[in-house]
Amino acid sequence: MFTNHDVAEHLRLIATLKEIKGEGRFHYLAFYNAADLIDNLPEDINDIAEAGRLTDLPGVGQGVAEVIQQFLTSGDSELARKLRSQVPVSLVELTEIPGLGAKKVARLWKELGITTLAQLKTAAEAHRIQTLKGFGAKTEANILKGIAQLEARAHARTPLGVARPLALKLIQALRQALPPDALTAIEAAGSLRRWKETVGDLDILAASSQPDEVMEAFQHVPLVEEILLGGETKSRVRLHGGLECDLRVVAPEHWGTAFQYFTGNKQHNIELRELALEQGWSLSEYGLKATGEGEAPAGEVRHFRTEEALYAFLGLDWIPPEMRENRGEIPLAQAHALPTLITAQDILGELHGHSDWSDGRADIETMAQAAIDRGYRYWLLSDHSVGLGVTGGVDGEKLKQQRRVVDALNERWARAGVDFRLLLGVELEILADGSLALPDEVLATLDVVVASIHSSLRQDQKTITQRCLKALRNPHVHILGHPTSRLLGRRPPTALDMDQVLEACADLGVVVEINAHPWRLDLNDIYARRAVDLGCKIAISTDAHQPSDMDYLVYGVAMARRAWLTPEDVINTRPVDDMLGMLVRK
DNA sequence: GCCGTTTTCGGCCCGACTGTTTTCAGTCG
Repeated sequence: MFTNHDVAEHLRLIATLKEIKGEGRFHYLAFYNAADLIDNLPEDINDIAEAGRLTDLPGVGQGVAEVIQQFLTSGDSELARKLRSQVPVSLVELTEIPGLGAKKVARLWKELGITTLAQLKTAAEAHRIQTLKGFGAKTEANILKGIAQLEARAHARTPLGVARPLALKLIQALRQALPPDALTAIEAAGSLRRWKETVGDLDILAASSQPDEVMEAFQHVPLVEEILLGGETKSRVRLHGGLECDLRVVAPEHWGTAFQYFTGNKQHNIELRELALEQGWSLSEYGLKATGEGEAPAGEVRHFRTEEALYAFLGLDWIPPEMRENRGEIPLAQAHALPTLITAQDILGELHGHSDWSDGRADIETMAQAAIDRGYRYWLLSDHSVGLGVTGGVDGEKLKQQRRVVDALNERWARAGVDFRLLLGVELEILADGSLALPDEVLATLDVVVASIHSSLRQDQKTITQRCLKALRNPHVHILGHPTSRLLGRRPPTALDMDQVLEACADLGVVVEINAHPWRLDLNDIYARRAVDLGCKIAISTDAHQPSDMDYLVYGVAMARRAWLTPEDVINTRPVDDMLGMLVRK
């Protein structure tokens, strides 16, 4: 069984081999584009292939479809085999060295016989690279530097939860380093602004009429370790910790087009530029320029100070950055039919959180008070059940005691006129065989039961899927917590067959969680979309273990927005009694 | 290789920066 990402990687391999081989630009671009598309697809590529709908995907024709079909059944394709017989596959790794693309790699291979990273390193150290025409001493030094970086694995993507605070700190530092009138605007753009779960680098955009001063200040921010590239309006640096950051400075009158352009993603931008061309305008980060093909005379220039004005000029509603992945948002914006995405303000309470009765760091009242302070109308206390060795956990007896604490607190708030309800539940352990860690008669006393998997995470697909399905069939289970159990950058998702699990949730009336903790983001955007498409309802919660964890809500809401979810898709946008009414099992 | 109110050929987004060149190709986003 192969995933969308596996398919995308196979297509990228083909694209790179074709590029090195020297095939025409558009021949290999087609494979890169198809790879990007499939990586971002909210539907399982296996289902699309089975239904014979591969060529319905924009950019997938007979050729690419054939490759995908073969790959899905065999893990390889005729085309890839043929290319591997013509081009050493080890060259693909060389193109990952910054500054080294397919054309240079092809020349190193053909003129120096270099096919591996080790050979390239040896050749560079022996100064044999600069014997090639067009390759100088600097190129050679950059290759050695790039190899060192590659070996240090400096290219891993960074979790959003790490990158975002860093970007905000960087922006703050720049603001402080510059006089107030030097900066008209400064914002994080790129995948960070789109709230992608991981980012490859940071993109910061500034509007200023003194770009040289901004550039100068940027290169002296304490967070910066090394300047990789420094132009007049564009700099690239490496921050301490390895994350790279681009800064672009534009004139204030270019802000609208520049902010749009640097937010991306690439395919969204290409679609938008093609749309502009159809209307007789060439779109760049500096504005629109009439091509002469439309009504405006050739060369006429239009500037936009806001994104809204730019999108409107092209006949589109403003598209929230989280939607800009070229998943069909542009036609919807043209039809003025974009969904009204959920916002953090829509969330009225959370349905997954802990106290110091299990592994939380604060007592029940402190956690509940934090929820009240955030303006929540309810909060579910759901400590770990017994069965999870590492945290102790609550059993039937402790849950009875918690009920008394919860009742007393609720009475106190009711008397004080506080519109808030503390709900009692549990994060129930799904044991390795799919049985549950607490008996039905205990579960029946609780307001909400969140069931999760924390152990035996390496079970094979069939075992862990059956285990999960068995647990979901218990009628006391209301919510499936962090379904894939992944931890970004630390632990891969379990082998769970998500389509089977999500279909079961829809059938059984089990709500599926978007766990907003930045290490989890589970469900992520892709699965959240699939869950709703299959008929599931969603709960967004931070899984807070201390009051400050509740700040993570925005990350969960971001996943929901990237999944195009509206408030109606999410149960904890409802008042408490409505919400509880939606937890009825089928 | 893909695609079509410019339909089966002839196009395919746009610009900054680097390194090596004397005007540009390659790479990157």
